Amino acid sequence: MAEQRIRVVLVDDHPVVRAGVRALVDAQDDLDVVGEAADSTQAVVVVGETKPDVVLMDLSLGEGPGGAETTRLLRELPEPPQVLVLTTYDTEADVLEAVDAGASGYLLKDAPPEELFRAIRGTARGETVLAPSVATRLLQRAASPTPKVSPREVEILRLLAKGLGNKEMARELLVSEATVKSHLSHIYTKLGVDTRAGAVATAIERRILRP
Amino acid sequence: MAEQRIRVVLVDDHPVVRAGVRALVDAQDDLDVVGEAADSTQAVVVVGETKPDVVLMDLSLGEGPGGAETTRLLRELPEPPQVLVLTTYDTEADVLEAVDAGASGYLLKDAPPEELFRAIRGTARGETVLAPSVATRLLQRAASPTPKVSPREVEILRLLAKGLGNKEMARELLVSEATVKSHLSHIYTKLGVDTRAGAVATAIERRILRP
DNA sequence: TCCGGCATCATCCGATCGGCTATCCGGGGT
DNA sequence: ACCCCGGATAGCCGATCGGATGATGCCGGA
Repeated sequence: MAEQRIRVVLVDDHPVVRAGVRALVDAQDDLDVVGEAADSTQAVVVVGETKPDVVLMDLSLGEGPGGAETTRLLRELPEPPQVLVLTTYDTEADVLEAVDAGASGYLLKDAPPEELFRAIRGTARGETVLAPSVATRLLQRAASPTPKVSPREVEILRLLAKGLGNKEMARELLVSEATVKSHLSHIYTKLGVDTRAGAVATAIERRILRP
Repeated sequence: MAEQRIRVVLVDDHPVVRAGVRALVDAQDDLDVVGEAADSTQAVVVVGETKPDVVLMDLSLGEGPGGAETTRLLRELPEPPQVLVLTTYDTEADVLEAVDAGASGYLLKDAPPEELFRAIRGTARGETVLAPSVATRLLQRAASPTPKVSPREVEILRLLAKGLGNKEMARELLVSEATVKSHLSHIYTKLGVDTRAGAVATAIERRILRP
């Protein structure tokens, strides 16, 4: 077959996870880990130097730009690698953001090693690989699209979670109370709720707010 | 020195993490990984068979009993191992629960390998090892103890997050609206908030509610 | 160019909330 | 025996919320 071995770069801020993936992947004789990075900056450098076929990308990279943003950067390089997201959560917001950034696969960290290997090989061939749970989620959301919450509305949600009243939010955002109430109404509609408490819970569940 | 090598068992539902920790730990010549488990049941069996000195315990084990509960089980064995929690989050609720269950250390997965090794060795000697961020958090909370939320109040919080009004909660719980309001007031006091939205956010942050 | 989404503001009004005070009961600990 | 806490209940009242309705300006895509 004389197939070229697949060159892989790992991007993850957890040393433990990098070691684990490296151990597993390097044990496969058609896969080579040619580099590691713990953050966005390193990732760009390492990928630029090593020209891998596939990048395994964690979405939460601690400080600095996250995995989605980093994916975007990598895909804008002269010879962009395929990016396979390998992360802990399968929130639909995360998935959409990653796919939008140019990722061509999405796996969860609790996937069995075999699935990981298949995913890497598939991604290298240009296929799109989704974890079953992720695929399910995507189909769900495709059927009933989640309306996007605007930046201003996120701002309102943030203050809402801090327990501020409309008047206080208005002061904080330098707008009138009427505007705040208007935003709130839109938020309720978009999130399918009709109370502040429900909005906060849904926003956190949908990862619009981080706890 | 002729020191006995330290026997370690890994409990984590992520194959990748197990492989990573194993690769790192096994490379140390005074540390031996003598077993792995992906869930609570396996953990008890493996620990019973291998009698390790230290168990590295993940707190979220997917299905079934979690890491805290598993820690409790292991500590009740005839020859209980030291348990070192190695997990992703440092929520004070998680920490307290783990410590209460008998864990003698708490590390985060993004810790550098060297710190992990030191922690394992320290734990084997019976020392208590806390990640810096965890220690900080504990001191904070020790100074201002979090009042416990009663079961009934948790119930109220659950309904609150669903966006129910007082009247609806009352119907749901088969009590009067006055009772609901009373519970709410107590909740506000205990959580240090004064609105429903704030209560929900704080409850989720404190892991009283799961999103 | 026109439409739609975003952000802004205004008014009205009934429903709900949050704070306060007070009572009652049962169980667990001092 | 006594007291504290969790749970349940009541009434009062001012402040706030949420819904409905309508309007303006800006920008970007069809």
